[in-house]
Amino acid sequence: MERIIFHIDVNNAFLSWTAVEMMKHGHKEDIRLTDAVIGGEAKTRQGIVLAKSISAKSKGIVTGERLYEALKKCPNLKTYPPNFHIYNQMSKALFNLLYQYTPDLEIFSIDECYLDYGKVKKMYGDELVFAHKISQEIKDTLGFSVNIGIGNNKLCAKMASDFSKPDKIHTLYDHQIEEKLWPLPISELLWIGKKSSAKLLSLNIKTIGDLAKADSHLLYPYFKNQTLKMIENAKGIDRSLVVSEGSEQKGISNSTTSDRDLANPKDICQVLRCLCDNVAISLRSQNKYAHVISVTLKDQFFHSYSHQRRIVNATNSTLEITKIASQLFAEMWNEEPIRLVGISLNSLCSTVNHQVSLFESMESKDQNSALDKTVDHLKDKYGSKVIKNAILYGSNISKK
DNA sequence: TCTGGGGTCCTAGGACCC
DNA sequence: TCTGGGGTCCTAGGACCC
Repeated sequence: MERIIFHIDVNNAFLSWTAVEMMKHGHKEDIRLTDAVIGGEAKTRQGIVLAKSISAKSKGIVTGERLYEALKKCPNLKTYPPNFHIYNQMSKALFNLLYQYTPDLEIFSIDECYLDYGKVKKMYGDELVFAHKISQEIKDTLGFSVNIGIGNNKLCAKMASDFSKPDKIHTLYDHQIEEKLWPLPISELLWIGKKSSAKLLSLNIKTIGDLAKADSHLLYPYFKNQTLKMIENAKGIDRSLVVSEGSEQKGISNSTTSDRDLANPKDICQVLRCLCDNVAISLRSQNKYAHVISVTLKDQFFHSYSHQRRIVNATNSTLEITKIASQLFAEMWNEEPIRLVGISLNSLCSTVNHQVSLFESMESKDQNSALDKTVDHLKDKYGSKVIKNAILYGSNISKK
Protein backbone atom coordinates (compact mmCIF):
# COMPACT_ATOMS: atom_id res chain seq x y z
CA MET A 1 0.00 0.00 0.00
CA GLU A 2 1.26 3.43 -0.94
CA ARG A 3 2.03 5.70 2.00
CA ILE A 4 0.13 8.96 1.70
CA ILE A 5 0.05 11.22 4.72
CA PHE A 6 -1.84 14.49 5.23
CA HIS A 7 -0.78 17.18 7.64
CA ILE A 8 -3.66 19.51 8.47
CA ASP A 9 -2.89 22.80 10.15
CA VAL A 10 -5.33 25.57 11.13
CA ASN A 11 -4.33 28.97 9.71
CA ASN A 12 -3.54 31.46 12.49
CA ALA A 13 -5.47 29.19 14.82
CA PHE A 14 -5.97 31.38 17.89
CA LEU A 15 -6.76 34.46 15.82
CA SER A 16 -9.12 32.63 13.43
CA TRP A 17 -10.92 30.94 16.28
CA THR A 18 -11.33 34.20 18.18
CA ALA A 19 -12.66 35.81 14.97
CA VAL A 20 -15.19 33.01 14.41
CA GLU A 21 -16.36 33.23 18.01
CA MET A 22 -16.73 37.01 17.89
CA MET A 23 -18.77 36.92 14.71
CA LYS A 24 -20.92 34.16 16.14
CA HIS A 25 -21.84 36.67 18.85
CA GLY A 26 -22.78 39.40 16.39
CA HIS A 27 -19.45 41.15 15.92
CA LYS A 28 -19.58 42.62 12.42
CA GLU A 29 -15.89 42.92 11.63
CA ASP A 30 -13.71 39.91 10.80
CA ILE A 31 -10.54 40.59 12.81
CA ARG A 32 -8.62 38.28 10.46
CA LEU A 33 -8.82 41.06 7.88
CA THR A 34 -7.47 43.79 10.19
CA ASP A 35 -4.22 44.49 12.03
CA ALA A 36 -4.87 42.22 14.99
CA VAL A 37 -3.06 39.89 17.37
CA ILE A 38 -3.99 37.51 20.15
CA GLY A 39 -2.08 37.84 23.38
CA GLY A 40 -1.60 39.63 26.63
CA GLU A 41 -3.61 42.53 27.95
CA ALA A 42 -4.10 45.57 25.75
CA LYS A 43 -4.37 47.96 28.66
CA THR A 44 -1.20 47.07 30.47
CA ARG A 45 0.70 46.28 27.26
CA GLN A 46 2.00 43.19 28.97
CA GLY A 47 2.44 39.78 27.46
CA ILE A 48 3.52 38.44 24.11
CA VAL A 49 2.00 37.87 20.68
CA LEU A 50 0.47 34.38 20.47
CA ALA A 51 -1.05 34.74 16.99
CA LYS A 52 -1.21 37.45 14.34
CA SER A 53 -3.32 38.32 11.33
CA ILE A 54 -1.77 38.27 7.87
CA SER A 55 -1.90 42.03 7.68
CA ALA A 56 -0.16 42.31 11.08
CA LYS A 57 2.48 39.87 9.84
CA SER A 58 3.12 42.04 6.81
CA LYS A 59 4.00 44.88 9.21
CA GLY A 60 6.78 42.77 10.69
CA ILE A 61 4.98 41.44 13.75
CA VAL A 62 6.16 37.99 14.76
CA THR A 63 4.80 35.37 17.13
CA GLY A 64 6.46 35.47 20.52
CA GLU A 65 7.46 39.09 20.50
CA ARG A 66 6.48 41.41 23.30
CA LEU A 67 3.23 43.24 22.84
CA TYR A 68 4.74 46.69 23.33
CA GLU A 69 7.21 45.97 20.52
CA ALA A 70 4.37 44.92 18.23
CA LEU A 71 2.50 48.11 19.11
CA LYS A 72 5.56 50.14 18.19
CA LYS A 73 5.61 48.56 14.74
CA CYS A 74 1.89 49.02 14.28
CA PRO A 75 0.28 51.64 16.55
CA ASN A 76 -3.26 50.82 15.40
CA LEU A 77 -2.85 47.16 16.24
CA LYS A 78 -5.85 45.64 17.98
CA THR A 79 -5.08 43.05 20.63
CA TYR A 80 -7.40 40.38 21.96
CA PRO A 81 -6.80 38.09 24.95
CA PRO A 82 -6.69 34.33 24.33
CA ASN A 83 -9.64 32.13 25.30
CA PHE A 84 -8.47 28.56 25.66
CA HIS A 85 -11.91 27.28 26.47
CA ILE A 86 -13.11 28.33 23.01
CA TYR A 87 -9.90 27.03 21.38
CA ASN A 88 -10.43 23.59 22.88
CA GLN A 89 -13.99 23.51 21.54
CA MET A 90 -12.91 24.54 18.03
CA SER A 91 -10.11 22.01 18.10
CA LYS A 92 -12.46 19.19 19.06
CA ALA A 93 -14.94 20.22 16.37
CA LEU A 94 -12.20 20.04 13.73
CA PHE A 95 -10.92 16.62 14.79
CA ASN A 96 -14.46 15.24 15.05
CA LEU A 97 -15.14 16.36 11.50
CA LEU A 98 -12.02 14.51 10.32
CA TYR A 99 -12.84 11.41 12.38
CA GLN A 100 -15.95 11.03 10.26
CA TYR A 101 -13.67 10.05 7.38
CA THR A 102 -11.06 7.94 9.15
CA PRO A 103 -9.96 6.88 12.63
CA ASP A 104 -6.33 7.07 11.49
CA LEU A 105 -5.70 10.52 12.85
CA GLU A 106 -2.78 11.60 15.01
CA ILE A 107 -3.45 14.76 17.00
CA PHE A 108 -0.17 16.64 17.09
CA SER A 109 -1.25 19.79 18.89
CA ILE A 110 -4.37 21.83 19.53
CA ASP A 111 -4.49 22.94 15.88
CA GLU A 112 -2.61 20.28 13.91
CA CYS A 113 -2.96 16.63 13.03
CA TYR A 114 -1.71 13.93 10.70
CA LEU A 115 -4.08 11.75 8.71
CA ASP A 116 -3.10 8.42 7.16
CA TYR A 117 -4.73 8.74 3.73
CA GLY A 118 -3.05 5.67 2.22
CA LYS A 119 -5.36 3.48 4.26
CA VAL A 120 -8.55 5.07 2.94
CA LYS A 121 -7.57 6.11 -0.58
CA LYS A 122 -9.49 3.21 -2.14
CA MET A 123 -12.63 4.53 -0.51
CA TYR A 124 -12.22 8.24 -1.24
CA GLY A 125 -10.09 8.38 -4.37
CA ASP A 126 -7.46 10.87 -5.43
CA GLU A 127 -5.84 12.63 -2.47
CA LEU A 128 -5.80 16.11 -3.99
CA VAL A 129 -9.49 15.97 -4.77
CA PHE A 130 -10.20 14.76 -1.26
CA ALA A 131 -7.99 17.45 0.31
CA HIS A 132 -9.95 20.17 -1.52
CA LYS A 133 -13.21 18.62 -0.41
CA ILE A 134 -12.41 18.54 3.31
CA SER A 135 -10.75 21.95 3.21
CA GLN A 136 -14.00 23.35 1.81
CA GLU A 137 -16.11 21.42 4.30
CA ILE A 138 -14.09 22.81 7.24
CA LYS A 139 -14.55 26.34 5.92
CA ASP A 140 -18.29 25.87 5.32
CA THR A 141 -19.18 24.20 8.59
CA LEU A 142 -16.62 25.58 11.05
CA GLY A 143 -15.81 28.97 9.56
CA PHE A 144 -12.01 28.83 9.45
CA SER A 145 -9.42 27.77 6.90
CA VAL A 146 -6.63 25.20 7.04
CA ASN A 147 -3.48 24.36 5.18
CA ILE A 148 -3.05 20.77 4.04
CA GLY A 149 0.30 19.21 3.23
CA ILE A 150 0.48 15.89 1.41
CA GLY A 151 3.55 13.66 1.34
CA ASN A 152 4.75 10.07 1.49
CA ASN A 153 5.59 10.46 5.20
CA LYS A 154 4.76 12.69 8.15
CA LEU A 155 7.82 14.89 7.85
CA CYS A 156 7.16 15.74 4.19
CA ALA A 157 3.46 16.31 4.86
CA LYS A 158 4.32 18.74 7.62
CA MET A 159 6.97 20.57 5.62
CA ALA A 160 4.50 20.83 2.72
CA SER A 161 1.70 22.30 4.80
CA ASP A 162 4.06 25.15 5.69
CA PHE A 163 5.03 26.11 2.12
CA SER A 164 2.66 29.06 1.71
CA LYS A 165 -0.42 30.18 3.64
CA PRO A 166 -3.31 30.54 4.16
CA ASP A 167 -5.94 28.18 2.80
CA LYS A 168 -3.50 26.23 0.62
CA ILE A 169 -2.92 22.62 -0.34
CA HIS A 170 0.65 21.58 -1.17
CA THR A 171 2.34 18.30 -1.99
CA LEU A 172 5.84 17.11 -1.20
CA TYR A 173 6.06 13.61 -2.63
CA ASP A 174 9.37 11.73 -2.52
CA HIS A 175 10.07 12.65 -6.14
CA GLN A 176 9.64 16.36 -5.34
CA ILE A 177 12.13 16.53 -2.47
CA GLU A 178 15.08 17.77 -4.49
CA GLU A 179 13.06 20.39 -6.24
CA LYS A 180 10.86 21.64 -3.36
CA LEU A 181 12.70 20.85 -0.13
CA TRP A 182 16.39 21.18 -0.82
CA PRO A 183 16.50 24.88 -1.82
CA LEU A 184 14.95 25.96 1.51
CA PRO A 185 17.15 27.53 4.22
CA ILE A 186 18.34 25.07 6.85
CA SER A 187 16.40 26.79 9.62
CA GLU A 188 13.13 25.76 7.95
CA LEU A 189 13.72 22.06 8.48
CA LEU A 190 11.60 20.47 11.18
CA TRP A 191 13.49 19.99 14.47
CA ILE A 192 16.20 22.47 13.48
CA GLY A 193 15.87 25.40 15.84
CA LYS A 194 17.95 28.48 16.52
CA LYS A 195 20.95 26.77 18.09
CA SER A 196 21.26 23.98 15.56
CA SER A 197 20.85 26.24 12.55
CA ALA A 198 23.55 28.58 13.90
CA LYS A 199 25.92 25.63 14.28
CA LEU A 200 25.11 24.36 10.79
CA LEU A 201 25.60 27.81 9.25
CA SER A 202 29.03 28.02 10.88
CA LEU A 203 29.82 24.74 9.09
CA ASN A 204 28.74 26.35 5.83
CA ILE A 205 25.56 24.30 5.60
CA LYS A 206 23.00 26.83 4.41
CA THR A 207 20.19 24.91 2.78
CA ILE A 208 18.35 21.68 3.53
CA GLY A 209 20.02 20.28 0.40
CA ASP A 210 23.46 21.09 1.86
CA LEU A 211 22.57 19.07 4.94
CA ALA A 212 21.22 16.18 2.87
CA LYS A 213 24.56 15.94 1.09
CA ALA A 214 26.72 16.55 4.19
CA ASP A 215 29.26 14.06 5.56
CA SER A 216 27.88 12.60 8.80
CA HIS A 217 31.39 12.07 10.22
CA LEU A 218 32.04 15.78 9.93
CA LEU A 219 28.85 16.68 11.78
CA TYR A 220 29.01 13.99 14.46
CA PRO A 221 31.15 15.94 16.96
CA TYR A 222 28.60 18.75 16.93
CA PHE A 223 25.33 16.84 16.96
CA LYS A 224 26.21 13.43 18.42
CA ASN A 225 23.36 10.95 18.19
CA GLN A 226 21.09 13.46 16.46
CA THR A 227 23.36 13.57 13.39
CA LEU A 228 21.97 10.70 11.32
CA LYS A 229 18.36 11.56 12.07
CA MET A 230 19.01 15.15 11.05
CA ILE A 231 20.57 14.17 7.73
CA GLU A 232 17.77 11.70 7.02
CA ASN A 233 15.22 14.43 7.67
CA ALA A 234 17.02 16.68 5.20
CA LYS A 235 16.71 13.86 2.64
CA GLY A 236 12.98 13.75 3.37
CA ILE A 237 13.20 10.38 5.09
CA ASP A 238 10.90 9.69 8.05
CA ARG A 239 9.75 6.22 9.08
CA SER A 240 7.53 7.25 11.99
CA LEU A 241 3.94 6.11 11.85
CA VAL A 242 0.66 7.92 12.32
CA VAL A 243 -0.23 7.01 15.90
CA SER A 244 -3.99 7.21 16.15
CA GLU A 245 -4.56 6.13 19.75
CA GLY A 246 -4.10 9.20 21.89
CA SER A 247 -0.64 8.24 23.02
CA GLU A 248 -0.13 8.28 26.78
CA GLN A 249 0.88 11.62 28.19
CA LYS A 250 4.33 11.54 29.77
CA GLY A 251 4.04 14.51 32.11
CA ILE A 252 1.73 17.21 33.43
CA SER A 253 2.89 20.71 34.19
CA ASN A 254 1.61 24.13 35.14
CA SER A 255 3.61 27.32 35.39
CA THR A 256 2.99 31.01 35.59
CA THR A 257 5.04 34.10 34.86
CA SER A 258 4.36 37.00 37.13
CA ASP A 259 4.26 40.57 35.87
CA ARG A 260 6.61 41.63 38.65
CA ASP A 261 9.45 40.19 40.68
CA LEU A 262 8.36 37.93 43.50
CA ALA A 263 10.62 38.12 46.52
CA ASN A 264 8.30 37.38 49.41
CA PRO A 265 8.40 33.63 50.20
CA LYS A 266 4.76 33.80 51.30
CA ASP A 267 3.68 35.04 47.86
CA ILE A 268 5.75 32.43 46.11
CA CYS A 269 4.43 29.59 48.24
CA GLN A 270 0.91 30.74 47.55
CA VAL A 271 1.52 30.51 43.81
CA LEU A 272 3.19 27.14 44.28
CA ARG A 273 0.23 25.73 46.19
CA CYS A 274 -2.13 26.87 43.51
CA LEU A 275 -0.03 25.27 40.77
CA CYS A 276 0.18 22.03 42.79
CA ASP A 277 -3.58 22.03 43.15
CA ASN A 278 -3.99 22.40 39.37
CA VAL A 279 -1.57 19.65 38.37
CA ALA A 280 -2.93 17.28 41.03
CA ILE A 281 -6.49 17.76 39.77
CA SER A 282 -5.36 17.16 36.22
CA LEU A 283 -3.45 14.06 37.32
CA ARG A 284 -6.46 12.60 39.12
CA SER A 285 -8.76 13.38 36.21
CA GLN A 286 -6.57 11.07 34.12
CA ASN A 287 -6.49 8.42 36.86
CA LYS A 288 -2.72 8.67 37.05
CA TYR A 289 -0.06 8.84 39.74
CA ALA A 290 3.33 10.56 39.56
CA HIS A 291 6.73 9.30 40.69
CA VAL A 292 8.66 12.50 40.00
CA ILE A 293 7.80 16.00 41.16
CA SER A 294 9.82 18.96 40.02
CA VAL A 295 9.83 22.69 40.64
CA THR A 296 11.21 25.23 38.16
CA LEU A 297 12.01 28.85 38.93
CA LYS A 298 13.16 31.68 36.69
CA ASP A 299 15.04 34.56 38.20
CA GLN A 300 14.70 38.24 37.27
CA PHE A 301 17.09 37.69 34.35
CA PHE A 302 14.88 34.84 33.11
CA HIS A 303 17.53 32.29 33.83
CA SER A 304 15.79 29.07 34.83
CA TYR A 305 16.76 26.38 37.28
CA SER A 306 14.95 23.36 38.61
CA HIS A 307 14.89 20.76 41.34
CA GLN A 308 13.17 17.41 41.23
CA ARG A 309 12.55 14.44 43.47
CA ARG A 310 11.63 10.84 42.75
CA ILE A 311 9.38 9.26 45.33
CA VAL A 312 9.07 5.52 46.00
CA ASN A 313 5.28 5.49 46.09
CA ALA A 314 3.71 7.36 43.19
CA THR A 315 1.09 9.82 44.38
CA ASN A 316 -1.90 11.82 43.19
CA SER A 317 -2.54 13.61 46.46
CA THR A 318 -2.66 17.40 46.43
CA LEU A 319 -1.31 17.49 49.97
CA GLU A 320 1.67 15.26 49.26
CA ILE A 321 2.55 16.96 45.99
CA THR A 322 2.34 20.35 47.69
CA LYS A 323 4.51 19.16 50.57
CA ILE A 324 7.27 17.87 48.30
CA ALA A 325 7.11 20.91 46.04
CA SER A 326 7.47 23.19 49.05
CA GLN A 327 10.50 21.23 50.24
CA LEU A 328 12.09 21.42 46.80
CA PHE A 329 11.44 25.13 46.67
CA ALA A 330 12.96 25.69 50.12
CA GLU A 331 16.07 23.71 49.09
CA MET A 332 16.69 25.54 45.85
CA TRP A 333 15.60 29.11 46.41
CA ASN A 334 18.49 31.51 47.01
CA GLU A 335 16.19 34.35 48.11
CA GLU A 336 16.73 36.25 44.87
CA PRO A 337 13.54 37.65 43.29
CA ILE A 338 11.89 35.35 40.77
CA ARG A 339 9.54 35.81 37.84
CA LEU A 340 8.32 32.31 37.02
CA VAL A 341 7.19 29.44 39.20
CA GLY A 342 6.42 26.09 37.63
CA ILE A 343 5.66 22.58 38.74
CA SER A 344 5.67 19.41 36.73
CA LEU A 345 4.78 15.80 37.39
CA ASN A 346 6.64 13.07 35.52
CA SER A 347 7.14 9.30 35.45
CA LEU A 348 3.39 8.81 35.45
CA CYS A 349 1.75 5.45 36.07
CA SER A 350 -1.80 4.14 36.26
CA THR A 351 -1.53 1.93 39.32
CA VAL A 352 0.14 2.19 42.69
CA ASN A 353 1.68 -0.57 44.72
CA HIS A 354 1.74 1.18 47.99
CA GLN A 355 4.50 0.32 50.44
CA VAL A 356 3.53 1.69 53.83
CA SER A 357 6.50 3.23 55.53
CA LEU A 358 7.06 3.06 59.28
CA PHE A 359 6.12 6.67 59.78
CA GLU A 360 2.93 7.17 57.89
CA SER A 361 -0.54 6.12 58.74
CA MET A 362 -2.72 4.53 56.12
CA GLU A 363 -5.73 6.09 57.75
CA SER A 364 -4.65 9.68 57.15
CA LYS A 365 -3.81 8.80 53.54
CA ASP A 366 -7.36 7.58 52.99
CA GLN A 367 -8.76 10.73 54.51
CA ASN A 368 -6.68 12.87 52.17
CA SER A 369 -7.75 10.89 49.18
CA ALA A 370 -11.40 11.29 50.15
CA LEU A 371 -10.88 15.02 50.54
CA ASP A 372 -9.24 15.26 47.09
CA LYS A 373 -12.16 13.40 45.55
CA THR A 374 -14.70 15.71 47.13
CA VAL A 375 -12.82 18.80 45.99
CA ASP A 376 -12.48 17.43 42.45
CA HIS A 377 -16.18 16.67 42.34
CA LEU A 378 -17.22 20.12 43.59
CA LYS A 379 -14.86 21.92 41.24
CA ASP A 380 -16.08 19.82 38.35
CA LYS A 381 -19.68 20.59 39.17
CA TYR A 382 -19.58 24.21 40.24
CA GLY A 383 -16.36 25.55 38.72
CA SER A 384 -12.93 26.04 40.16
CA LYS A 385 -13.82 29.03 42.29
CA VAL A 386 -16.08 27.12 44.65
CA ILE A 387 -13.37 25.76 46.93
CA LYS A 388 -9.94 27.06 47.58
CA ASN A 389 -7.25 25.88 49.86
CA ALA A 390 -7.54 28.02 53.00
CA ILE A 391 -4.10 29.46 52.26
CA LEU A 392 -5.38 30.90 49.01
CA TYR A 393 -8.48 32.35 50.53
CA GLY A 394 -8.73 36.04 49.67
CA SER A 395 -6.00 35.96 47.04
CA ASN A 396 -6.52 36.39 43.33
CA ILE A 397 -3.67 34.20 42.30
CA SER A 398 -5.81 31.20 41.37
CA LYS A 399 -5.38 30.72 37.63
CA LYS A 400 -7.86 28.11 36.64
C1' DT B 1 10.17 48.27 27.81
C1' DC B 2 9.78 44.12 30.34
C1' DT B 3 9.60 38.90 28.63
C1' DG B 4 3.44 32.49 27.65
C1' DG B 5 2.57 27.96 28.68
C1' DG B 6 2.43 22.99 27.75
C1' DG B 7 4.83 19.37 26.12
C1' DT B 8 8.89 15.63 24.47
C1' DC B 9 13.41 14.07 24.10
C1' DC B 10 18.40 14.10 24.88
C1' DT B 11 22.88 14.59 27.38
C1' DA B 12 26.17 14.93 31.04
C1' DG B 13 27.58 13.81 35.41
C1' DG B 14 27.26 11.57 39.86
C1' DA B 15 26.03 7.65 42.86
C1' DC B 16 25.84 3.09 43.32
C1' DC B 17 26.18 -1.91 42.24
C1' DC B 18 28.69 -6.06 40.74
C1' DT C 1 49.18 0.30 46.69
C1' DC C 2 47.22 2.78 43.37
C1' DT C 3 43.09 3.44 40.67
C1' DG C 4 38.55 -1.54 35.88
C1' DG C 5 34.73 -1.48 33.43
C1' DG C 6 29.94 -2.03 32.59
C1' DG C 7 25.37 -1.12 33.82
C1' DT C 8 21.43 1.35 35.93
C1' DC C 9 19.19 5.01 38.12
C1' DC C 10 18.68 9.73 39.29
C1' DT C 11 19.13 14.81 38.74
C1' DA C 12 19.89 19.14 36.27
C1' DG C 13 19.86 21.54 32.24
C1' DG C 14 19.02 22.41 27.42
C1' DA C 15 16.95 22.14 22.61
C1' DC C 16 13.05 21.80 20.14
C1' DC C 17 8.02 21.77 18.93
C1' DC C 18 3.28 24.03 18.99
